[in-house]
Amino acid sequence: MTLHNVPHTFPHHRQSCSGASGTQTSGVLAPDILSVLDRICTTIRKPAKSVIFRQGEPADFIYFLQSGALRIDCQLEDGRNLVLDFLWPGRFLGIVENDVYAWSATTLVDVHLKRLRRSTVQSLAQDYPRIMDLLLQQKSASLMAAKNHIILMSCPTATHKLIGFLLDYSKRPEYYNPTTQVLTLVMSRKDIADYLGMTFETTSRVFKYLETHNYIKKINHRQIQLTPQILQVS
Amino acid sequence: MTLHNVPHTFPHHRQSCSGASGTQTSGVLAPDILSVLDRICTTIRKPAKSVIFRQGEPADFIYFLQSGALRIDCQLEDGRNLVLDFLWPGRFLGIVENDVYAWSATTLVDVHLKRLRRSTVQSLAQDYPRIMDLLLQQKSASLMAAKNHIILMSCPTATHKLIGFLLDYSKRPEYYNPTTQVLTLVMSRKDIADYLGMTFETTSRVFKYLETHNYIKKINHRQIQLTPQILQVS
DNA sequence: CGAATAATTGAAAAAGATCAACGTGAGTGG
DNA sequence: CCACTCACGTTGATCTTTTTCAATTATTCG
Repeated sequence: MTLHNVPHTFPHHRQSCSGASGTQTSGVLAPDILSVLDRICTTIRKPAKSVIFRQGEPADFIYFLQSGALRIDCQLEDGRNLVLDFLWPGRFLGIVENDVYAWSATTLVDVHLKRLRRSTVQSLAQDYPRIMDLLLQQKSASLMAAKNHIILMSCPTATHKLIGFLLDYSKRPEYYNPTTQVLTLVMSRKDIADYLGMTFETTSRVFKYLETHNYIKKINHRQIQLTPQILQVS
Repeated sequence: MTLHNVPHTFPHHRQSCSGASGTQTSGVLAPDILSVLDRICTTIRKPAKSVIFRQGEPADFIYFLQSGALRIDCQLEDGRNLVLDFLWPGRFLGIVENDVYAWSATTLVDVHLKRLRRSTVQSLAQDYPRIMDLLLQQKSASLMAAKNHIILMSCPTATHKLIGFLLDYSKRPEYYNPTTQVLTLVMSRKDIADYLGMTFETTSRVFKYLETHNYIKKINHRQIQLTPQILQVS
């Protein structure tokens, strides 16, 4: 198989979306809101590969991811399972929904989250308007993530898509060690494929291509080392 | 050219996203907010194919689309122009941004919009908390549109993508006549291609395919009639 | 009317999907 | 602790789809 040319220019539109970029940790939130939310929330732990909520269920709760990682996916009518996003600590889940969840949330590793009853948050927002700011900020984060996702999916080749994905992923401090340049993948080949809109065979082949062309070095299936060559693909 | 099989099952996930679905007109908004916003806004008319704001410019204003249609696009570093969304009356523009616009907005036809200074809206939101609700609602609408966009882009073939696009488009009362089943396209083949992540040649070929297989009937380049056959592709 | 822009069409090449076979490795029960 | 199992990952061969590049035809707008 001849796998297309190396992308020397990269389409990714990496401009600062600072305030909305989803990377903020709890430190960004004003302490008063946090303590208010803390009073009404339940702390929950979920093991890897468990479902937090399922598409179509009544959306009674919103969640705040404290640690770990999870996958948002959408079951389509034709049986495909589309991965809409991967979520990291600092992000909220379930804030976009109306009466029922519009998508499912599944843990990729062990997670730690805070659960808040939607109705409680709603009524509390009247006394603490900054809760609204927080919700707005989180929706912006989701929107920016969606924009990024769309940009990735629009890449002309699977190689471009995967490189873009890996470069985005390498911004996660929890799973990328900048010293050793080792990336710990918390998701399967199929998850990546369902996120980028391709088959898992293609994902696997592109990983192979990236290795033979010295963009990455595979330590094992879930640990890959980025080379300077892939990092300079701006 | 042999153009793949007819999609009998359709992946589109058409569940109700009622409150957030972007179809709401001004009637949905509480009259008091509208009158408040009306006091501080400027009414603007823009001819077809003009730029409302450009990616990277200071995001001083937010806009409320009253009539017409426009295209949100994003200039990528590799020179491609990605269409992120098409916007219809009732939708806000520029509410997701921070200091600068993260994307551009270009009119497709003559439009009529209301312009509000961002700082004014910000300070007014303190006295009128329902403005926050409005902003939240609009961000949800953007997010649902993005989700839909991602679903379309994930379709396995260009034919699936275009059929999904046309079926979505046929929900726009301004540009679809249910009696004659005629759809008036306000965007070019290239706009559609840039939205669905394909080349305009492919868009053109799929239109041809749909016509020869009796899914549509072309009246002219911008007017196509949907047949019962395409409408029953759920 | 004529120039510029948009859309169509063709032929060849590239990329990705599909289907099938085969490795690999983490976890489990004997 | 080891062998077994099953899910996950890789690889190959073939076929379909899409892109690319080039040429041609429509359409719009001054």
